[in-house]
Amino acid sequence: MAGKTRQTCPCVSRKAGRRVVYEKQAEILKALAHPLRVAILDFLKDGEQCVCDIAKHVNSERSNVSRHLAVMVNAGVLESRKQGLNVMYELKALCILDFFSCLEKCLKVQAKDTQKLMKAL
Amino acid sequence: MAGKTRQTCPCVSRKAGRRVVYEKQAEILKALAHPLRVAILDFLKDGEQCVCDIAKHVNSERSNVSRHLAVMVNAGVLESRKQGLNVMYELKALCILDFFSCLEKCLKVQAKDTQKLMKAL
DNA sequence: TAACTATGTGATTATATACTCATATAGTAA
DNA sequence: TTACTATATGAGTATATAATCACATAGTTA
Repeated sequence: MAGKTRQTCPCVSRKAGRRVVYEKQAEILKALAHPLRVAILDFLKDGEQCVCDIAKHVNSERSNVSRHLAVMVNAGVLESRKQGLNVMYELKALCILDFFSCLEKCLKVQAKDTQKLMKAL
Repeated sequence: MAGKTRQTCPCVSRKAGRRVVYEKQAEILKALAHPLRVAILDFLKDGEQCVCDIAKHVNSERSNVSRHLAVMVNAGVLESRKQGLNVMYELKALCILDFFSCLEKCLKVQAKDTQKLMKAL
C-alpha cells in the first residue's frame, strides 16, 4: 500500500482530469442549449428580471420557466436573489454573452452556404 | 387576399423571427453540449483528424464517434472531406474555440465559490 | 387572522438522445 | 476477383429531458 499516491501515472490522471473538465463544460453548454433558455438569456442581457416577467416575455408557463431557470442556476450560468415575493434572476457569467456573437457568426456562414447552394441549382 | 403580405404586424413577425434564431442557436449549442463532443472539439483545435484517430483519442467506439461527428456537421460546427479510405473532420467555425475560454472562466468562478463555501463551514 | 400572488416541485407523459451491435457501403491493396 | 479497412447507418434499448397539471410553500396585504 506504500507509495499508493504514485501508483497512478501522471499522464493517466491528467487524462482523467481532462474528462472531468469536458463533463463540466458540457454541463454548462447543455444548460444553454434550449431555445427557451437562449431566449431567457437574451432577455437577461439587459439586467435582472423576475420569473413572472421572464415567463411573460418568452410566452411560457411560469412553472416551466422556473425549471429552466433552475437548470441554469445549477450550471452556474445564472444567480438569483429574493426580493419580496419575487425571485430575481441575472447572468452570473457575462462572458456567456460573447457566445452569442459567435453563434450569430456561425448562422451567417450557414446562410451563405445555403445561398451558394441555391445559386448552383 | 389582397395585401396579405402586410397582414402580419412587423412586430409579430420580428418576434417570430427571433424565435427561429433562438432555435438555430440552441441547435448549435446542443451540438456542442456533450462531454465526448467537447473532447473531440478540443482534439480538433490543432487541425483535421480522421474518425479513426478521433475514436482512439477519445477512447470510444468508431460508430459512436461517427454519429457524434455527424451531429456537429449537421449543426455547421464541423466540416468533412474524404481522403482515400478516411474521412477527415475539421472545425468549420473557429470562433467556437473562444467558447471554451469562457467555459473555463465559468468553471474557475464556480471553483472559487466552492472554496468560499468550504472555508465558511 | 384570511385571501392573495409569485415561485418551486412531485408526478406523469411524451419525446429526444446516446450507446451498442450487426450490417451496409466505399475505397484500397493483393 | 477477393480480402481488408474506414466509415456510416438501421434497429433496439436505456436514459435524459421537457411540458403540463396539481399542489405546496413563502411572502404580502388587508
